[in-house]
Amino acid sequence: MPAETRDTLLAAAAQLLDQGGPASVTLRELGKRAGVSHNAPYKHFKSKEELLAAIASRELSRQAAAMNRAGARPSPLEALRSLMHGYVRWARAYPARFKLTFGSWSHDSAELGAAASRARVALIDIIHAAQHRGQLGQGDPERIASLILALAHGAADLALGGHLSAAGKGHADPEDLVDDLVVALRESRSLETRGRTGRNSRRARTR
Amino acid sequence: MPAETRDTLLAAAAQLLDQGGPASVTLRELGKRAGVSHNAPYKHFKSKEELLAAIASRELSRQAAAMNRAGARPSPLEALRSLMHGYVRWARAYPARFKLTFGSWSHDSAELGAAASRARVALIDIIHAAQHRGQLGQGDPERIASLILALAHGAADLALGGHLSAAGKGHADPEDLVDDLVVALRESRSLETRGRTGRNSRRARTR
DNA sequence: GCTTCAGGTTGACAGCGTCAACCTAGCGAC
DNA sequence: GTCGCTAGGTTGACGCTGTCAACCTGAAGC
Repeated sequence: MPAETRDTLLAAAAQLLDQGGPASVTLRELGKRAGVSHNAPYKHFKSKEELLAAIASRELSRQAAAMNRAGARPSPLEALRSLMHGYVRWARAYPARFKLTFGSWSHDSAELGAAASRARVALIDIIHAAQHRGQLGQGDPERIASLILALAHGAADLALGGHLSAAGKGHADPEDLVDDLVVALRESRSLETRGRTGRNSRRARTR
Repeated sequence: MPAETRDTLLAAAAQLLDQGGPASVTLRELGKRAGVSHNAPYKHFKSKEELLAAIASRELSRQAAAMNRAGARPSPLEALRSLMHGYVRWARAYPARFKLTFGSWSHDSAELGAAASRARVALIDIIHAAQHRGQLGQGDPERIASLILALAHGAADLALGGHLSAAGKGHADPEDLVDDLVVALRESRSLETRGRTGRNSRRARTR
């Protein structure tokens, strides 16, 4: 059984990551939990970093799958909201995995990029569907996808560090911020009328 | 000179971080660069993590200072844009510092929280000023601050990982996304009319 | 003039990722 | 049938890491 140990290692690593953070993910402890020696992981991964990258790919793939599932909902806009809420919930339920997934990879794996790309495509499809039903402005779907993804990602990341409005007064959950942006995108006609213009003006100014 | 070595250590650590990533920040190499022994850092920091936290505080403080400087501009909205552009530029110029600053801290330092708070206050002031001149909708300034900060942060973080629209077609720089949001916030009257409502409805639904 | 102590040193320790060498069961070729 | 190959696993070692304990030293406080 070749791939079996590999999967066991990945699962053990994810568990270790959840329990004690990235520092507690050790090849030796991994081997112990998988019932193999401390060097067995090297038969399945070139290095520790490659093992971690495999976890990141797995997480990203699951996120992409969730996006595809959400796309089947009746209302695209509702799908979009629930999608991004799911993203935020994932980040808060598994902060270590979230941080790892978007950590800095030295020799970026093709598998990781592919998983990210799949998630993006699913998101863009949903946005496209929402536009088709008039639930969203007619701006460039890729642009809108970047906007909402960046907001959800940033809100989740800041929330993990407690950087989203420390005081209770103006407190906002990441989910609330996602909703705010969706509402703003629905009501604002601005993105479809500008687009290239704003970009070119910035380009001309700074480069 | 007590604090001198401490500052030297911090500067050396930041340099090391920029050059070789977090993995190359070693107490021994730090001592070497500061001209002290490998254990001298322990006279100034309880642990390696505390040293890293000190770097994060320093970076966050500088960001807060930059926000205060930008607040002096004639047009608040222009100040807001240049501010967030600066934030994004900082993230891209010093990705390792950026990642470190918003990494996961186990026993979160009070100094770090204070620095983050200062930056937030400066940002909120600018938003308030922009609202006062009618350049922004009348929504809760803290909420708007969270929105734009989350977007800038997320866009910068995703850009570092190459997750912002891989293909060239719908490519958007983080700066462009910030501009998009500012425009949307300026044109959309939605945030001021809803606010509590949207939040409560979500609360009622999910909790 | 003695004490205190911040700041620095040396030496040791266990744990880490990684490498090299060795082992072994299964399998296809001949 | 056996030979050789290879995937998967093991043991042992290496240098490097963060951290701890003990010791040193010069300047300030009384």
